[in-house]
Amino acid sequence: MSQTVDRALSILPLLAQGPADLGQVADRLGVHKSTALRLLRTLHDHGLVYRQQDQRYRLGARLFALAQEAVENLDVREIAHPHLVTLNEQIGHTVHLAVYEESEVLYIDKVEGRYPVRMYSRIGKPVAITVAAVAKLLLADLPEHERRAIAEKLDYPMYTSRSTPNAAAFLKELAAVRDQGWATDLGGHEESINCIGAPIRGAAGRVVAAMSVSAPNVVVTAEELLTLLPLVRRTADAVSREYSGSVTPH
Amino acid sequence: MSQTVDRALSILPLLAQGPADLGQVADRLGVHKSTALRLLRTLHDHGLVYRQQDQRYRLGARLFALAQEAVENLDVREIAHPHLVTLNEQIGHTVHLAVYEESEVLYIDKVEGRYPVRMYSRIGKPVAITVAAVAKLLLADLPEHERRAIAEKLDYPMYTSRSTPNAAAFLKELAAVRDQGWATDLGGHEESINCIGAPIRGAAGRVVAAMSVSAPNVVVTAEELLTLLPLVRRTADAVSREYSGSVTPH
DNA sequence: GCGGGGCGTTGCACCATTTGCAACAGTCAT
DNA sequence: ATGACTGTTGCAAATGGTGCAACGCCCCGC
Repeated sequence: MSQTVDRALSILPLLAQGPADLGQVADRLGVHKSTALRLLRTLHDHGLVYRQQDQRYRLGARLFALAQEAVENLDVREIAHPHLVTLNEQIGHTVHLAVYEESEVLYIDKVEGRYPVRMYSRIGKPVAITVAAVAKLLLADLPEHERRAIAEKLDYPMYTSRSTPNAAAFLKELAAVRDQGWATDLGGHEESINCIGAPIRGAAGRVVAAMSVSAPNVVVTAEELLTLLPLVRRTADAVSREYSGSVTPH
Repeated sequence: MSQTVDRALSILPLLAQGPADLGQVADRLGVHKSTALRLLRTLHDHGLVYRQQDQRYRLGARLFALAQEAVENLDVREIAHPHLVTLNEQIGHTVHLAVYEESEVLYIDKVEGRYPVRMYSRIGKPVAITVAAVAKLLLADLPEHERRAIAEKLDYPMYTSRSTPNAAAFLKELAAVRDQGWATDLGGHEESINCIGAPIRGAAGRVVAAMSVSAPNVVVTAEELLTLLPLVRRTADAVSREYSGSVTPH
């Protein structure tokens, strides 16, 4: 592993917490000011870091552009998108697409519902991993030891009284999700919002993404939402078929 | 500037175009495979790069998380957000907030309108710089030489017949915007969508951000939209005052 | 107006780090 | 099996990064 690059990259999460001046960066990195300066300059040249008027550094614009381009080039997303739109038109609720990567689950696409629901989700934002339907679907498919390892090291914030309380409950839920092939989040994240989700599988049968439909229970009750499950699953399966076909098998 | 870091960072935009394997990365960087491998490994350790099942590399999840954290810590955004929400509630249309940085204008916040408009904008996405109201506001405030330099090197895509056609027209428009203190985009980006925008100024009077209201002309005509201008400007001014007050003058 | 402290910046000499090579290992196709 | 291809490792050479010390600058207090 390259030391120089390692140090340079360590600056990014540091600046993510807020702007910092040269001295602060050098201190936190444990290197000389001049070293920090050169690293920052290089980051700056690549647009990853921006220098504001008060000379302090903060993360730069190119970072967004990169994240943006990256998400738009994900092939699952590309294939799934039209299906999400169609589903959204059919049922009117907000539709999400998410993937798992390195112990995190994050939204990579979203189609807003026509009901005025303000869900706090955003593309690129890490998902509430212990409660979200998509997170359950993605984690349920991991090999057992990995699933267990992740479950153990997670926090279990009680967003509501129906949030998953601890690792044991979570693993049990994951097992159920794995068996039934779909997942729900009934008020586990936001008291008034329910979700149902289904997995998208690649050629090898592994879950590569998950999609979900979210609706506030002032519009549809949880039971009514569950009646949409077959439609959601059919959509997810359609995406799976298309995705499996288009990818060179490995 | 650090060569090692420079090379490592050059990998990111390269991967933004799509996944690539070790050999391709090494070739495009012009370095030996083993060198590329070590750089990729370092990037991987920091989560900026992800290795998919077929061994190819693509941009990683942490990139999104970083961009996300960064945008949430922008103080203009933090201050402006409640104002955007209020404005949105009053008029029902989509509200955007954007900043200028290193020759780019990008959205840093967005509140969706209640009308089913599907505008292709997203937080972190670079704005259509030659036509968007927010872009005009931000560029209009730059020192003259910088403004000219940017105008010259931009492309002027004709999204619609009313798009800004060339540098001369753009500079003229910027001068007008600068004088009047507000800006519009009347069908210059999407034929059926009009925007009006107003600048947010820091303590020194410089424009630090810009906000805009967008509405499809099937809902309100351009003239009707313009009647909302005073309200938009008042909101922007309120943000300006709050922002100026909270920032240590320089 | 003068002097001190803080911060960012530069040139330089040393040596740790990175580099490319060459050889190895694994996988797939012929 | 054999060959071609890709990813991986150990190593010796030297390039490129590092920390130091000195400088310039601005701001603040005396």
